[in-house]
Amino acid sequence: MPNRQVIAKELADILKVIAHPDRIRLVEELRASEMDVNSLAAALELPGARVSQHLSLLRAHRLVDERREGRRHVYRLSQPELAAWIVSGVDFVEGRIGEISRSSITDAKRLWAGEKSDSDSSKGATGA
Amino acid sequence: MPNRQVIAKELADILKVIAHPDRIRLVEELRASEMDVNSLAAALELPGARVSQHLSLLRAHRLVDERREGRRHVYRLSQPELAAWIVSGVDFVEGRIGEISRSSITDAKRLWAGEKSDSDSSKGATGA
DNA sequence: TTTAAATATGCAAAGTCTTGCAAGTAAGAA
DNA sequence: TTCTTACTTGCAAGACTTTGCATATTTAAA
Repeated sequence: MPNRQVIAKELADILKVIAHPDRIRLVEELRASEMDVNSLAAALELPGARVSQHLSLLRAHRLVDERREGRRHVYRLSQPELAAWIVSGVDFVEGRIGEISRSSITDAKRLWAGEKSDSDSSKGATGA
Repeated sequence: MPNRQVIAKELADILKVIAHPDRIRLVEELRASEMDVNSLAAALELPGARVSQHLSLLRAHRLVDERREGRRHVYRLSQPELAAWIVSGVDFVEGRIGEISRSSITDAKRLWAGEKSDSDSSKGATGA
């Protein structure tokens, strides 16, 4: 059953959608309660158009639902289960932070992902 | 506490690493037992150089560990916890498949991600 | 030594995402 | 109606990823 392959692709697609800092924060915000675009933009301190685009991607993958209320577009998570899953990932990552240097990962990533003079941070030590 | 922001970025980074069908399959394979590159390449039916690159990315993020045995490079998951988390995501996705048509997602994705005449897959009409 | 096997790396071409900004639409206020 | 608010969309530029292929490296076998 090379179904495993289809599933891997499907999961990769969803992960790709989630794998963006803004979108993760959006999901985190929405976990607490539904919100309209404007509030989300304010909470994340991002331009509204950008938030709207992120939301439209999440919507396309049915990760959020939209409802209109007057001239506001109110969003809510359509699958709290998935959100819980993501958030459990956050817990996992919180453990890594401080344990390893963030910049050393960024650094190491350049190895394969094409190098650039990323003036990111104080590289130096923790890289194996 | 804009720490939340750092964490979202960190999580996004890790998710980005995982969000690739081949790499997900690699993690799935390694969940069962450690394996060398050649076996992994055979299992996934992919060119060795490619598998090696994927592994090097996973390595850079400390998701796998490497060990040498003669001329083989044996890989194992360095954080089974994370793997379990990923795999629980697979379960989640399995539920979606068949419930919604894969092509309709692909389709909808074009909306934002730039449209193309994607003659992608054998969409089998599993629709709804 | 020479050769072959098993991997890793480097590079360029192609493809995908992200961003900013301008323009479009819907709904309520004046 | 006309204006304003709250969003959504379209587009082009730039950044990042993925892929294929050639080449290097390491270890074992002849």
